[in-house]
Amino acid sequence: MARTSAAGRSAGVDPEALWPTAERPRRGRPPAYSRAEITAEAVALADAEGLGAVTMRAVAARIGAGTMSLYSYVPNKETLLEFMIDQVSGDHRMPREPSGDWRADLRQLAREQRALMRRHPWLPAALPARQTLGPNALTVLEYALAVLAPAGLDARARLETFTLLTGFVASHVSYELAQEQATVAAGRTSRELLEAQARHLRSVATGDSYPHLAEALTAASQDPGDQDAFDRLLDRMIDGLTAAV
Amino acid sequence: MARTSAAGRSAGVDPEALWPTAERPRRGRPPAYSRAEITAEAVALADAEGLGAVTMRAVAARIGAGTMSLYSYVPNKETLLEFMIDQVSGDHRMPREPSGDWRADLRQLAREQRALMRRHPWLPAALPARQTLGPNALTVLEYALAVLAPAGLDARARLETFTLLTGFVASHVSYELAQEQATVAAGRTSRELLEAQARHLRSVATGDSYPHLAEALTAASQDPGDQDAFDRLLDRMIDGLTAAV
DNA sequence: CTTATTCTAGTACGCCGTACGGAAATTCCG
DNA sequence: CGGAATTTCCGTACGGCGTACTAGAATAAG
Repeated sequence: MARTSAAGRSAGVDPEALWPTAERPRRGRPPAYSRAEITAEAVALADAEGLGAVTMRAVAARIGAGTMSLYSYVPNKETLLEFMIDQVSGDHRMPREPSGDWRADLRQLAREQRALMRRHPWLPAALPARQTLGPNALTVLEYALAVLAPAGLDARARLETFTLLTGFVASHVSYELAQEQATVAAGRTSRELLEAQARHLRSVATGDSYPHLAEALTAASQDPGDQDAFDRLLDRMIDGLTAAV
Repeated sequence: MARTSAAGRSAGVDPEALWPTAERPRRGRPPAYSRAEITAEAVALADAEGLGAVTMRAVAARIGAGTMSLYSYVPNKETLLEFMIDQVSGDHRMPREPSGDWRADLRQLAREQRALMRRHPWLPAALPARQTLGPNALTVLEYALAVLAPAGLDARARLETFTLLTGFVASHVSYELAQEQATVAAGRTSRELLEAQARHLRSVATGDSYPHLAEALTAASQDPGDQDAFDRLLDRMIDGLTAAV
């Protein structure tokens, strides 16, 4: 056997060829699917039924392929997840050049991140684990660094700022989604568990061992939820992260 | 059969009895282990070999029990994870009352969170998914809300602030750990993959399509790492999150 | 001692990711 | 045109996971 294919299954790691420019080999049976197609199907599945529903068998079934056929396009499931992240990163809309008002640009960037994460609710959970950057994520990062260039931070601080801003957005979206789940709720698998949790909290709240907690809970249950809490907090975050040292 | 045990396996959910005050039943074979012991062993395992090594079989083997015996103490693995989180939350050191200087108290709280997460590196990854609060986590939350009481925020904002601050700490610790892993690295399973990543980034950096990225990368590789970046950023975060609306 | 109760743990089931290898499809070379 | 080489397709199978079931062991009560 000569050389394995670009995404060949047998290569332990074929480093030159993750995120390849992949010229189709001219010999051999032509592929019936494509990495992008498989990744898209995995994303659709995660959007519809959550990350847990993304199994190699389920993805393969959706495109009508045999399970093991996926391994011609993707070395393993972990890498498929990275492809998924990068693919949705490609939907990130942004101008070609910063506008000059870096605060406005940064705010817009975070809003776009938030929109992306709300469209793909598995994203906040999937992001923090991995550190690999695909080409689409790299493009976003490059743009973010360009935006931050005139903000008076050194290169390291710019990188930190973007990382932490992304972390903030992920945290906030997780929080938002959990809130919405909780209020909708009751249709899910474990409504009993949610009720148990609620009862537990209420019993805590009625006792006077946790006065501040009680107050926060009653306030949260009255107030239907702040519409633009995100924008408000975002501004504060930007102030904090980019304030001169 | 009368009633299932407090943490009885057969109850789909036995809501009153998660985090129970659990009086031992007076009849029947006495338990050979305890939930705390099992949880502690699971935590030790996660500390030593990562969250992925925490399997019911592995935990059972460590305490010398049969795998299925665990299910007398813990309804399922997910719940075991929540017990783990709450158990380590119990190590969170804090004064009984806020000192009066809420900024200092908040800073100290975040530092303690960071210490906890560094001691249990699986914690930042495990935290965001779950929203259930055990008694130890509740104590921390109550204290945090007490600290924030004089900060001039309404109850909802106080809750948000604590949530986001915790998110920030988790993000930062994840980032720290990843950095340290990367510089140590090379001993891990997939050093080839790391090299591939590094080569990929370097090739990006040498090309001039990503000038800002190139600058950030070279800066990051020179600079050995800021010792007290955490404290610096933490102050900015606190400023941002608690600035008057 | 009998009986009810509770905990222990072996066995087994249905998932998962994926290694392996033969069959099928295509191009290259003689 | 006819092998040979190469690549993809995918059925089978293996080890590991969470955990349902259940028989049996250990204890307390009557």
